[in-house]
Amino acid sequence: MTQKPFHHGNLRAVLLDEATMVLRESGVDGLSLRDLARRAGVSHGAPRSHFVDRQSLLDALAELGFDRLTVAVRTALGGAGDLSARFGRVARAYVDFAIDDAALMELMFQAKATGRPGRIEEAAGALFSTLDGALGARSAEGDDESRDVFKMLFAATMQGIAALVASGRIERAQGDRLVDAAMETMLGSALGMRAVTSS
Amino acid sequence: MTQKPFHHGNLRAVLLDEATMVLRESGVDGLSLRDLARRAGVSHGAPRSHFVDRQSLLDALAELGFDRLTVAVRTALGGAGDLSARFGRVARAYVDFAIDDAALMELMFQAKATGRPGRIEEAAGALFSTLDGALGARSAEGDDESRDVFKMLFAATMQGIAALVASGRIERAQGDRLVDAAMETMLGSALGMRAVTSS
DNA sequence: CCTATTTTCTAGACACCGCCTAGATTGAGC
DNA sequence: GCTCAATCTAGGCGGTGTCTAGAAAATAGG
Repeated sequence: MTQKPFHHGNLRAVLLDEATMVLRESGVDGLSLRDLARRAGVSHGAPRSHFVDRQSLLDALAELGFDRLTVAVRTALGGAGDLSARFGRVARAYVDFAIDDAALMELMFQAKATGRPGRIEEAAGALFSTLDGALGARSAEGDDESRDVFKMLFAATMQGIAALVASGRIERAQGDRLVDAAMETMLGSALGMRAVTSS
Repeated sequence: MTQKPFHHGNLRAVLLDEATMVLRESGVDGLSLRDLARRAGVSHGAPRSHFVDRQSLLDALAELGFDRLTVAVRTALGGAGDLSARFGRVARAYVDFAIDDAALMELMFQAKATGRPGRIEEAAGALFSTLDGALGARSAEGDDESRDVFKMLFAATMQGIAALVASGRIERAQGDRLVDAAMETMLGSALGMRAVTSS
């Protein structure tokens, strides 16, 4: 058996992995640099070489979270199907992610609140532009402002539903039904508007 | 000048007051029992007579938060005006509260997530039944399920908008516009697109 | 190949925190 | 007035994040 080498080699990745797991089952409060170091089998000061701060570790986690969410949304968007079907998939993917990784989601959003510009903004931007493109395909005719409003309203509603489910206020199945209802009213009103104006 | 009395007298209230302020400007992480004790001019162990836990203090804060939100919603609901006007006021009051006391709001909802039954549930229930009554007055005609869906969708959307604003992703003014748009689409689709066609 | 430099990790220290305990002080009820 | 429960003090324990000095290993340059 090999002696534990002085250099771990890929501590950073291991720490992030471990942190992701801890985050899932213990929340942000259960995350401690010292504990992560212990799990990785290094001294308590080792993580400092990769993350100056505890916040720095949290930021990195948030960034990875945005990447993952972006991928999820993109694949949900990519498949074939009706327009509302694709939107429904996106919505569900979004909500699912927010529920399964509630603590991560929290991190991702409060990260922007603290306002540190950085790679997080970039990752978040990627997600938003993805969403933007999808919505742009929908209402090529609508004016820019109403498109923006629709986009934000979409995001807000998904976020809200996810929050309700994640906080245990409503069941997951109900959450799905809510997603459907939301899509219906939003798309319905939007499409209705178009029909009215075009007639 | 009077000597500092051994018995503070109303430590509990002072601690809660101080905690509310700290919560507003430093978030949950900035809340420490020892710091609160220092601010109140008592020893670091004193708060323990009133709050066994740190969590216990947080729970008390959440409960007060629900009370305040309920009052805000109730007064917004009480005034005169059009049906959609009153709804708009409620929505705005809800969002305003969630923005001004974002950390408190977070506490209130994660408190339910941890699932401890107690007075928080009670306070939260009061808020919800208030909202319920208001929504019940609206759609006396709709079936129960659609009413429930509408209620939850309403709450979710408000929550989501508040989260977007609180996280600094969108401006407050945009948040207000979002609230209007949300009310429009939701009431519109529910009431037969009256609002939509009028825009 | 050998040396200089940079990165990575160890180890110890400091201040802070939540929580626990023993004991002093006070106010209230008998 | 005396007892008793509530309140507050003071000290200690283990845990944490952060800082520092220095050892160890990878990397680069001659």
